Amino acid sequence: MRKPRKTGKVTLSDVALAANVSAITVSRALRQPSRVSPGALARIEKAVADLGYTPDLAARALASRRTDVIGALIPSVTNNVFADVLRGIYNGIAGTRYQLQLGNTRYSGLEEERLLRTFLSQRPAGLIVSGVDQTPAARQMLEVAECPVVQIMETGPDPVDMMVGFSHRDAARAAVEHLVAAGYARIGFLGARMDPRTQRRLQGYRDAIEGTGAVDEGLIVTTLQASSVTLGGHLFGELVGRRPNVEAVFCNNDDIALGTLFEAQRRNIAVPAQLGICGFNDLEMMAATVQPLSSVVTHRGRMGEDCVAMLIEAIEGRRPARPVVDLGFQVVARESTQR
Amino acid sequence: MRKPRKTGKVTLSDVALAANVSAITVSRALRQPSRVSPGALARIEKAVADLGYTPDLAARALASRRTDVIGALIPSVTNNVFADVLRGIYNGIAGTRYQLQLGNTRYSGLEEERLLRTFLSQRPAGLIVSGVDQTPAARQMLEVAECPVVQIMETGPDPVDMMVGFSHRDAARAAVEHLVAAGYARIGFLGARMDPRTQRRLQGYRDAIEGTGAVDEGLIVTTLQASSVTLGGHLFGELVGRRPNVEAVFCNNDDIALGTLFEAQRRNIAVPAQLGICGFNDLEMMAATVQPLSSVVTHRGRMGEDCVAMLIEAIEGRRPARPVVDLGFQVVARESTQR
DNA sequence: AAAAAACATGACAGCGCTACCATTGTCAAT
DNA sequence: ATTGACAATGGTAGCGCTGTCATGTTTTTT
Repeated sequence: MRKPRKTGKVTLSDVALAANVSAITVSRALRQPSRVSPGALARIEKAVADLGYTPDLAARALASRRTDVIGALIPSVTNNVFADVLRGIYNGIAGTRYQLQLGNTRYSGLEEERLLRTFLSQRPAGLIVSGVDQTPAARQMLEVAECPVVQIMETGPDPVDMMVGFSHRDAARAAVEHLVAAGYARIGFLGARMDPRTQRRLQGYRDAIEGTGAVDEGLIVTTLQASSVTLGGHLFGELVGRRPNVEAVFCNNDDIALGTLFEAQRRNIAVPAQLGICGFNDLEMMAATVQPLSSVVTHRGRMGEDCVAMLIEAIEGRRPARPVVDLGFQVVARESTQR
Repeated sequence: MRKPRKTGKVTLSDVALAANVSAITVSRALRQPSRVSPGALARIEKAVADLGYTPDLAARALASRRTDVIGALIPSVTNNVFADVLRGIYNGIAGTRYQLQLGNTRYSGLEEERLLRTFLSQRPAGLIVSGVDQTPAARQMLEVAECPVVQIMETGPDPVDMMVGFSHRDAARAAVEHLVAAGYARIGFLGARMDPRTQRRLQGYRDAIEGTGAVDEGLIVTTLQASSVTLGGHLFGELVGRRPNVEAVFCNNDDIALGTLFEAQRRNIAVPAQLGICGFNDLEMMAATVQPLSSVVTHRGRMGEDCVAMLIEAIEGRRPARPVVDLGFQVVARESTQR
């Protein structure tokens, strides 16, 4: 006689026994209480509480071939931008029955592909991916995925399913146009990492400059290195070496802008009189520096919250009216661009 | 005749059929390849590749009553400190068979308790929790958990299981002693959030000050608000209002230090001549400011990596020799404290 | 050469839950 | 009184995998 592999765990049928109903009724009481009579429901709820029953999610997933897991793939957990989005996602998910499974792609398309494969084999209820530049294989997997998908961070044509973001190109263009309107000429671009979103911001810079004349490639300084404040200083130094007459810089993000400000202070270049500086994202610190730095507000927390809300709507069968949501941006002009 | 609920999914037995072995042998080939003959192994690997088989993790979890999920609970995803630790955790986990399940407690003990309950009902392979100040109920759950547990961020007596961190109290004390050694008197303390680790840093400040005389409570300015650069400026303003003769400040983190630096610039208080500033954590930007800011290096990425490594060792039955790892700290003296 | 040990593989019975249908009882409509 | 609609509940059969044994085969030991 083989001994049964009892786990000692409280199961559905233990609850059923205690509540004097069948296991399936307990299952229903937990998932669709309205389909169970009030009397039975009360007995079941008592039994659940008395026995300390918690459903086994693995068994549930196996039997129903569904989970309450929402998978999210982001390129970085340390970059403030994604951290803010992630906070929004957690805020949106708190209090729902869904769980978040987070994957860190480290800016690698292949890593994203690998993680996507892992996530999909778990039959997630929904998926969140960053940006619109998936590898063809990843795109293909998303297309045929049996769950709703939201692409976040940017908007664009041809969504896989849903989208929440804004146009990095338009936002960058607006920032540079602000510099132009403030009276600056010879405006430089400083960029790090040069991921797809940074590239689109560079394109927005070109759009704006072309409105005033030809683009001087010497004013564009970029690197593939990860962004940092120190790096911002180096990039600005490089720019000044190449074009000593530069009047303003549009920085691909706020770290770079901060580094530029510090480097300008070190070189006794007066901000905003001799140099205008505009960042991107408007991190909290931008308003606190001396001088306060202009930047472009992006609605990062909101992006995370909205994307979860849309996803849950779609999971529960209420597809949002507008599958693509553009949250826009605002250029915030502070002293660093008040010539 | 009831129709079978076929999912169309490739299963173990499909692979078994194709490789001309039994399902259980395929299962073994996947998990313990050394226990299967080379010939069978080759056939199975080919069949897996041909059919594009991926194991169903829910079924595996149900049958084996184990998972390869490591749960991590951290108080914040936006705080740079935890983001860095998290990056370390992801680095440590990349390339292993384990998956990370991240919970965001938002600095709430009750939320931590709730998340812990959810995580534990999934039979995780291991758990990572932040700090040593769990609620009694949470502590109890961790004590009886059937998996290894690592507490990160700080060290202390009485670990639940394993620990990786450092002494915030000693680190703060060393920082303040550095200020004293640099010749500053009337040293203030600026603190936000006032979570348990901040409290211990305050204690370290007291330790150091008591070495030189009595603590002036008026030099201690704290708030429960979340830390930010702007808030750092406000706190410093408050301190100067109360004790105009303050000579140096130890800031409970780098954001506060940065805000203090900016506020000092605004008030034309010369750093380091009139005011010494020391932060905590040594974020990247600290070396880039004007003047560069002194801080205390904490090994955040390393903490994440080491904690995953220890956890995996323990999961796989090789318990680390030293269950408590103190990664230490270093005071980095920069211009902001060179009187 | 016989016995013992190690290896390779398979049969079977679940893990805890839910999809799918079947059954029973109740009530309004005919 | 009969019918049909509906609500409440239950029986059965898996979901895809692995733990536990059992069996047959090869290698090693004495």
